[in-house]
Amino acid sequence: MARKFWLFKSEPDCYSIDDLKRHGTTHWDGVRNYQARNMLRDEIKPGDGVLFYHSSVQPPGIVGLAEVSRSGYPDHTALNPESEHFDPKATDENPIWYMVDVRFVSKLPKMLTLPDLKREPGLENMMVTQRGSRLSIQPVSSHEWKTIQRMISKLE
DNA sequence: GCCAACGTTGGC
DNA sequence: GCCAACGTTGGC
Repeated sequence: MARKFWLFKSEPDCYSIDDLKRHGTTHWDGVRNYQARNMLRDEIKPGDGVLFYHSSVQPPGIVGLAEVSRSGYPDHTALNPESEHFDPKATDENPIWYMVDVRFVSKLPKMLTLPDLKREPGLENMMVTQRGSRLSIQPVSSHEWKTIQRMISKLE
């Protein structure tokens, strides 16, 4: 199957590109939205490319690249009452929530900001440039991926 | 901090 | 199954 591409949002106060760089690999846990869950469980595969996006900062934008290293498996934080992501409806038999693992690839020399993306021809239909787009895991088309790689190669 | 957009919940 | 009320996300 062909390699696919995704955009993963994270609030840097919660988990930043520097955290991923330091750890090398992480579980992408805590996603509690069914649309995103379905992608994590069914569609996101090892080798897929990930745009690491910082949200809820001024400006928001893409700060790095990562790669999926493990496909979907149950998000155990949903089973842990101590976790802030605990979900009392989740059980071993029906974990409800899923996560993948991602591996650090690179940190961009500087952020590709959301205004940069909105200005870029070819990204008009990209999900993250649409107003009100709150999904924390978003599919990225191969054309959008190529456009962004070209933007990255021109940074600095 | 505001608030628009969106998802979820629950009464009917 | 509809939809109002509520909660959350996230850009600004």
